[in-house]
Amino acid sequence: MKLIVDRNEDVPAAPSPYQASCSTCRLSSLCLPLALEGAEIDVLDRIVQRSKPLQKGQHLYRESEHFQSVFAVRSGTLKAYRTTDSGREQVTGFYFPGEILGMDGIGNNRHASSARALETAAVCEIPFTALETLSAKMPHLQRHFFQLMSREIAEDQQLITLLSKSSADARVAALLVSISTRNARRQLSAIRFRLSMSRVDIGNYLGLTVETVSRVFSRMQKLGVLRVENKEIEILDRDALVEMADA
Amino acid sequence: MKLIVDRNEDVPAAPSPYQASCSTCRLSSLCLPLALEGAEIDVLDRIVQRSKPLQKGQHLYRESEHFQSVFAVRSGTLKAYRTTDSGREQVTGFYFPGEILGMDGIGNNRHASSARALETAAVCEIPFTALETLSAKMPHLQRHFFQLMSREIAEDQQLITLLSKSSADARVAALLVSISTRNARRQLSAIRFRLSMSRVDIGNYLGLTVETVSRVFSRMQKLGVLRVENKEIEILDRDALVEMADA
DNA sequence: TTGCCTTATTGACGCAGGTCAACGCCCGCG
DNA sequence: CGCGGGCGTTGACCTGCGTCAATAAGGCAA
Repeated sequence: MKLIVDRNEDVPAAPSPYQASCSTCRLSSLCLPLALEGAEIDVLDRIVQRSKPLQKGQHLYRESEHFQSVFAVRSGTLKAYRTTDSGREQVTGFYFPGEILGMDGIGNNRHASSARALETAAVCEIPFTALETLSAKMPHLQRHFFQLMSREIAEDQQLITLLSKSSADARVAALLVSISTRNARRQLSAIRFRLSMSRVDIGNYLGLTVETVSRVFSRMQKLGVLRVENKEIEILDRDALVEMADA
Repeated sequence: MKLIVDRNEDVPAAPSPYQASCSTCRLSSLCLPLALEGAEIDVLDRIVQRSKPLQKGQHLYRESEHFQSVFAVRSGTLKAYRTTDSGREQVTGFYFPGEILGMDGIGNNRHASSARALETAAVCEIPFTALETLSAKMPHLQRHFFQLMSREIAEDQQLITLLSKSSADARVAALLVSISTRNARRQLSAIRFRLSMSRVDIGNYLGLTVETVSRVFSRMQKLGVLRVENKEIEILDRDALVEMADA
């Protein structure tokens, strides 16, 4: 029996071929259109391409492929990862609905990482040259896209800080707090959710082994901070979690 | 007696109040003007502010201060760092001549990190709103600035990869290779240079203690990969170093 | 439903790197 | 030129997390 009800679906409400437009999208307040007004949104809308959903495990793009577009997540979750020279895989981020990925490819016209769906996922494709052209004409859009990139930098720096010194507990706590916060932004429960990524991915992202991640979950459960049932998480003491995350 | 001669000065060749213009700057091929043509450079030139050099230890900006400008390093080295909630300091990057810092502040109009000079350093200040205005008019500039930000993201991801799993040896090796490569870009020696940062800063950046950094240096010296004399470094076997850096 | 295979948990043990401590050597200041 | 304080190095010891291994628990296919 499932003790925790899954209330974490980002239901693509709309009809039609994969959702009609930015202006009707529930996520527009988090996504690219955020800074735009009605007429501007329509212009943006015209360059955005919506395609059929990705199946679990399917790639959105691969490292070193020619870069053409950035992507906005419409539903589902994706992970970005890069492969080191020695063949090790490093997860560099998880992307939830309303978030933009692929910006690391702009620098030299090749994707600097790969992205694959952790579950069935829908994305909007935003061709970059069109976005550039539009940005030059729409100051708000240019500004907003600069901001999005800047925030990605700031977030990466936060992860760097986390990986540099924090304990295993702090790392896991920080990830959970992050997911919780991002859920709240999407009007989802901040205290109950389903982890769409495996323990392996979590460990990889946080620079820990699966075993350690598992032990941390168990320990936090024993402490009454969390309730863990497979992929379902319930945060029982958010303050304690924030405290543990520290950095 | 110094065994290694310091050949690592970025001498600001020009006369006049802190160097005249981007068009005469030796670093223009690495810096913002990279993508621009003659006339465009002059326009950019007019918004760039050159001020008196920073002394060692002096701050260029501080975390959470109002964000107004990004900065290009003209000479010297700076470090960027952030302070965690618990008060720990985390070095997030070192910046050499020709490199741009401060872009993490665009996201929410506050600097997400602090920057201070590791030695006497000169910087060019580029007011961001002016840069935005100009970018909208000059597609090359817009493009180039997007690229710079994207590269910062990609570099941070590389650091994330390094911090996530690599051994102490790999981390130190990677930093040395990085510095070496960046020196080469500036026509400086890729095999002999002076570390402008302390062991503490190196350790902090790499997520290691000072003691470990010191031991790694000693070990590499014993292996004949490096020659270390205080802050002076000579790379004796670059291939081996690259090999060690791996990720 | 049954069975298989992937994912997660738990335990025992080892080691890389952290911690603590002592010492030496730069380098800036008087 | 000599003194002092920070920076760097080295050694001895300790510990958190990785490694290895065994078992359990989901979940998808047929």
